Amino acid sequence: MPELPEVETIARDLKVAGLVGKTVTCGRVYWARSIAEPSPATFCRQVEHKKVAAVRRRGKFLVLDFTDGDGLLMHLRMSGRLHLVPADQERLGHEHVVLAFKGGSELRLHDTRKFGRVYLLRDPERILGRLGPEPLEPGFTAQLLASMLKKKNRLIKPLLLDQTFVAGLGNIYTDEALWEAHIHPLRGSRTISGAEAKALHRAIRVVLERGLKNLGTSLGTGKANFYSVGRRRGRNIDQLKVFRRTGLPCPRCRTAIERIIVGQRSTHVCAECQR
DNA sequence: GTCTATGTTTGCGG
DNA sequence: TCCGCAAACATAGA
Repeated sequence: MPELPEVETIARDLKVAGLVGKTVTCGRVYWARSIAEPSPATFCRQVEHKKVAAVRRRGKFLVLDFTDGDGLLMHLRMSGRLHLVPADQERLGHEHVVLAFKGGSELRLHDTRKFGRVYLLRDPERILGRLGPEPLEPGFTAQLLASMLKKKNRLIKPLLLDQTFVAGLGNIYTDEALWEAHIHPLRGSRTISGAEAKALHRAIRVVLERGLKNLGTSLGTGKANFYSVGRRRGRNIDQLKVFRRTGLPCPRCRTAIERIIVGQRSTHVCAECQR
């Protein structure tokens, strides 16, 4: 669920909540597989006494940089959420990893489906370095995107979902960006013209910025839904043009939105205005 | 109760 | 290189 705007919202919330500067007193792991690296025991030993130097996002990873250069990466996958609560608050059933801080607060990974992963690394770039460019950074230009598209021969939708191609796009914002750019998700990346690449570049930025402005997209009311740190829901659902709007009229041409499967992923498209 | 789908990623085989 | 499939899980909705 959490894509770039959602993870960025969480990172900002954690910063506002004062996480930067806090010192870890201890780490606790209640579901071993939530820790990707190192082992849970080593994780707990190694994370102790570290001081948070920065909180940031890279792709869909939330990153805590420590003052000693180590980095804690969290990937929320489908259903991960973060809770920042007083240490004396009772732990919930799905809170699988806990970082306790000096001063009495705790950061907890709540993850019903248990797909989320935490890494504690000497060199965070070992993982983050695999990611493609950040779509909202200045270095990601229309020209760059156009040349990247030419170098690949893949369907555009799965390509945009590929985190080594561009970092941070998931199913929601990919469908939205393709609609915005008038591009059909089944198009081959090489068939996309320079003008279309430019439109796609703009569309990606428009939908991500809008998601960010609205503090993310929260869909249903379920446990796997997106909530930021303070249990706050995003309100971007009101801005979605095609995602999960099967059968509803396209906001541009009134044609019914179709749901198709592309690259094993549910995909929403207006067959009339996406070519 | 049963069945299907799910917003992510990785690894395997063709 | 690229594609399709399965798996890691729990829950909501039909």
